[in-house]
Amino acid sequence: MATIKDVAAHAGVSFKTVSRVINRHPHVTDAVRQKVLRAIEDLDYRPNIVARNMRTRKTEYIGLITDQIMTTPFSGAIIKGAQEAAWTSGIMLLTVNTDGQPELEAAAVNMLLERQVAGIAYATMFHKAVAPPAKLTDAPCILVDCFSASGELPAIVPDEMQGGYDATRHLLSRGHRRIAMINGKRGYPGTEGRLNGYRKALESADLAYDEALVRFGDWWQEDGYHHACCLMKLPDPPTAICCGNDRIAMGVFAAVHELGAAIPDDVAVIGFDNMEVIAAHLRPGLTTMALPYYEMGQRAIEYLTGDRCDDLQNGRRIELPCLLIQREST
Amino acid sequence: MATIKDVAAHAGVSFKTVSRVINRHPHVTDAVRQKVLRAIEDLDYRPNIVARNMRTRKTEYIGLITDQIMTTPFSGAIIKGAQEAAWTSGIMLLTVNTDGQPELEAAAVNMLLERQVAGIAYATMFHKAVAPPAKLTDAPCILVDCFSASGELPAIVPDEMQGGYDATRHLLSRGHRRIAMINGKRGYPGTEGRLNGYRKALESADLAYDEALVRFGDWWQEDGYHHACCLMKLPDPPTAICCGNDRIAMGVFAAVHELGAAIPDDVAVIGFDNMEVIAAHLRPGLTTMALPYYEMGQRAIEYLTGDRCDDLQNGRRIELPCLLIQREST
DNA sequence: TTGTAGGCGTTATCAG
DNA sequence: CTGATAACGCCTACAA
Repeated sequence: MATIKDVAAHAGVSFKTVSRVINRHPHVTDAVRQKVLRAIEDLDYRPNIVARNMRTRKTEYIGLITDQIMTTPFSGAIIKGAQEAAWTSGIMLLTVNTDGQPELEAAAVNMLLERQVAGIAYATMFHKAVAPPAKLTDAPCILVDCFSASGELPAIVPDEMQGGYDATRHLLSRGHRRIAMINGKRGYPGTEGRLNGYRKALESADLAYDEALVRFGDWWQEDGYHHACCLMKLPDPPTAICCGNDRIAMGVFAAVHELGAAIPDDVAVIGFDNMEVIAAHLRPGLTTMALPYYEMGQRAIEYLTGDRCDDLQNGRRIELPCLLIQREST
Repeated sequence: MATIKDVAAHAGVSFKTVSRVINRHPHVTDAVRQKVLRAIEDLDYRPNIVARNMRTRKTEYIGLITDQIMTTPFSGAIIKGAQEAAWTSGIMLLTVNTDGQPELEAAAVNMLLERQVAGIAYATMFHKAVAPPAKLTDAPCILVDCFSASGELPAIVPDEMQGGYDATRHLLSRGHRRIAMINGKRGYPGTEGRLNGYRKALESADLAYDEALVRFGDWWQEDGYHHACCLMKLPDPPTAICCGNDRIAMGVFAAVHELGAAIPDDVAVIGFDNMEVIAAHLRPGLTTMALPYYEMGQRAIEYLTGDRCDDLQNGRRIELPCLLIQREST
């Protein structure tokens, strides 16, 4: 493997000049530059980034610690967003999947720190409170799709409230006045935020909040099916159902079909997540709120590289909006 | 940030001794070791891996170049398998997603090479022939879920033939004698390999190959729906359908239900991919062949680290078996 | 515009 | 078993 000195010798200049050419230093004669570039070509020279990092005492690595994101069909977009933002800044991502095991997480943080990463992003597959390893703060860091219980770490999360609000407003705008909600499990930021948004939207339309129309389940198809059956058999059934996620919506579809009703004519359905395999392939296509996974990943890297001057001092968090994806179910 | 010298001073030993302790060198007195460990603790010292890599002229990085794996719901397991195998060996993965753009791929290879990676795995979201950047071979490398057209690069791929064979044998073992196949697009290794397996299985049961029962589509739900409708209306319809993937099977389910037939009683259905969102949530659950994504990722890293002495000289490739996941549709 | 000396934090070599 | 010295490939400072 050729080094900078080999190139210098080959080009008949000092190695410092080669260094300047490599790093696009302005003050180099064009003639010399050409000579050097030629030598680089000839020797198939590649700068040794390890040596550079050693000398400059910094790297172009950013660590990305994830729980089970790798295998989930939706939140994987966090990685992609991070990936592409990193690429744009000439940064490489060191990804570690920990399955949420605390010892593994601590070990991962340690490995990243030893490798002198410029920052660490800690991401979870769904929006929740977390207690990341203490050493995380030894590097610039940011939480993605999660937040520290104590709230002192910078975080990027989805704006669940806005999501629930916009979903409900969308149904309202379609003329619905009796709108049910089949939500996820209580206590989750997603569940509670979307519920609040739903309530706010109803309020904005001067509609009363009807407890009978609001159900909570466990995010699964079965829950959607079950609750939809109950709701549709109500004396005054809803004309629209806002679901906590697309799986729930999938169950709602099954229930509605089974009862011989039609979507969206008899009952409109909206989901959350925009899981392509579900939403785009149900018949009719499922209108749903897309969570800003890609954007969260992207923004996290931009924050760590300083490409974007986000003010995240003392517990401020960035809330990124959910986006309405309109298909045929509403 | 404390260095090895700070630790040495604090412990009252030479920095070389500290180095020995860190690297678990055998010839160190226990007393000295304790002193050093204490100093490390006191100073919150962390070895600088960049400096180590510089000196030893090698790193514990392996590059993982993917096309669009990050966002696909199934092949993401390649990354997970690679991830976990890497972790086991104390290796960190440098992941780059290129969306299959050749210039990006070449740039990625270059970045990885500059960073002195110990090896590069090049993975695709589905099994196909590829032409990776020429420089890829400047490092130890392996293709995952793909192979070089010329066939000279080491590769790990699914055993499509065995997959098709086992899927068909499974249907045969259930008593079916009239088995249809709704396959993917012609020319793909998956399509052709599974077709061959299907034929071989029929042969093994002394059944004639009936062209009327074999259809090709484009891997989508719609194709499954369409072809299933045709097949079921045949004068002598199949009692079982082997599908090129789970999406196709999903379409088959829709068609069968629409025609008032029952799965698996009137017609058995088997898929390919084991896409959790589809296979586990269809009713009845979809029996399917799981592709060895996780294992391919894992094996790729094991190959690159030498943890496993695979013989991949001159174009030999590893073919990993597909696994039958039995649910209720057969 | 170009070149020289020195050092980044480690590990390898070789003495003690 | 322990320690001094050199080197890894590059960049920063300063000098020419």
